[in-house]
Amino acid sequence: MPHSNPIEDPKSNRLLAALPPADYERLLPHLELVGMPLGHVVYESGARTERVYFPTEGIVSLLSLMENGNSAEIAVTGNEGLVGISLFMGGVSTSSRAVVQSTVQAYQLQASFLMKEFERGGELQHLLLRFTQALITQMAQTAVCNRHHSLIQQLCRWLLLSIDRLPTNELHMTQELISNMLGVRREGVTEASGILQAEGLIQYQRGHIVVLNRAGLEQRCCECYAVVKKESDRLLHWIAKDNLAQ
Amino acid sequence: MPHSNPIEDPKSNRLLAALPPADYERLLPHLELVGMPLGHVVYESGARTERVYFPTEGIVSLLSLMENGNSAEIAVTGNEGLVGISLFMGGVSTSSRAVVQSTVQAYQLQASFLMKEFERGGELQHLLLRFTQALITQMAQTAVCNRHHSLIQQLCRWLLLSIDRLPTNELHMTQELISNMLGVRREGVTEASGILQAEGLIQYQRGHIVVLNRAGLEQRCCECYAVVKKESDRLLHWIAKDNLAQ
DNA sequence: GCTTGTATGTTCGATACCGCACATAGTGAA
DNA sequence: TTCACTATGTGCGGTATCGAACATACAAGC
Repeated sequence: MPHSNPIEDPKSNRLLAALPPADYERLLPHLELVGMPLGHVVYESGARTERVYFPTEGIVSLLSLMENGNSAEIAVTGNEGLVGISLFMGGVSTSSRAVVQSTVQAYQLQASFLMKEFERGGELQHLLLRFTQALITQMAQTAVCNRHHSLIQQLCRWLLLSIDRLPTNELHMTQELISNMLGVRREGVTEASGILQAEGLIQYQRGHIVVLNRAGLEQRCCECYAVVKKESDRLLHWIAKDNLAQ
Repeated sequence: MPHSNPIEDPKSNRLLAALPPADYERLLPHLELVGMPLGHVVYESGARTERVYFPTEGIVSLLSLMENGNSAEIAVTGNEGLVGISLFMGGVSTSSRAVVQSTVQAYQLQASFLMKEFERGGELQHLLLRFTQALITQMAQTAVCNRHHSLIQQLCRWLLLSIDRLPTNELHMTQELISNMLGVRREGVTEASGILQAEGLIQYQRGHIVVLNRAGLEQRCCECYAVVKKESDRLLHWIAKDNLAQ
């Protein structure tokens, strides 16, 4: 069972935590805590954005789907941001699907309410847009990584991005699901995982993966993880991740 | 020589053309026409965004670069948008490079001025954000296309996206440059181009490509072109492209 | 004309990944 | 315990793309 905060607090979401007190107070009465299990579809491709979600725990993947059922993850979001940017970007809907990759606790907010707040301009708007740019960076790097890097390198990137958004070094995810995210064959993930395990970097069994050597994984990885990490830190420096531990 | 408008008009940029008259009038005195040749680097990765550009003619590519010199195009922009979104997204800089892919005429605007206008909220802000979402869609689709589709399909997508932004069916671009955009070997582009030419879809010689059969090219293409086109049209319907011909 | 440079064409072996088929091993329910 | 199911492992031929080396061909300037 993934450990959960005994006392839930919207400020466990770093974006909410970074809001000026006045903005935060206005949002607070409208925030409602919801849980979403692994595999839950937060948004379907093309569907209207009725609510946005500020995760406090867990991971949401943004996936591009194709006609033949193939897919690829284009970005992930955890407690550093929100799910549902198409709302304030003016698109009403997105062409990608948002799926829970690791059990999520999130504060949901009605679309219409967030829009009113966004239209005020000011800090809330700035924070949302900066987060969106971080997401754009992640998508761009994913695109180039898909083109140029090996499966095993991409797996390392994926593992690192995931555990960055989790409280421990463990994640619950089958190789089959990972292969859907990366848009590769399941057998390919099996082989790459086997190598990483043989090298002592990870350990896994039936959907339970433990990262044993984070630094080693970073070394094994392509530059893409570092690029995304650095740019996200630059854009989302509002609150150091560690501050949340207080 | 690419044909150029005898009378330059900022409204040849569809985004500027879609502005409410009052907003447009405020911008007008600050717009300055500039030309940029093929290969010109509009923004370097990581550099500060001092000016933004509203193209009236030509194409700008957004490229992700890697340490080893490899690259991949993640999106293109023509007269339907602007170059320099990182300005109003709050990032100051981007991690990608913007390069002129086909000779550009654009109206440039000082960053500080556009920011003031953006902060007013209203229609200008909405237009810029919607354009940004269209760009996000393009990036997401590029990522999944890189993963799943063949070189020749990607070449078709690239050709279609390019001629959509040009006044004729011709484009000036060597196979070497195309290979940089797609992030593949030059020889691969040679082979794919040869096939498309044999099929009567295109004709080319030394950096001059003519699309002979647009519909055929769309059929040969993966779904990615149609997805991007459809979503862009949905988001950027402010002004039908054809209206510009008036 | 000739020369030089750039653009395109061709070949060859190497390889990463694919699709498929099937084997093995945990895990939970009957 | 047994069964059924899910997760992982393995082997095989097929193929798209790679990297490199080299051949041809067009174009512009002298």
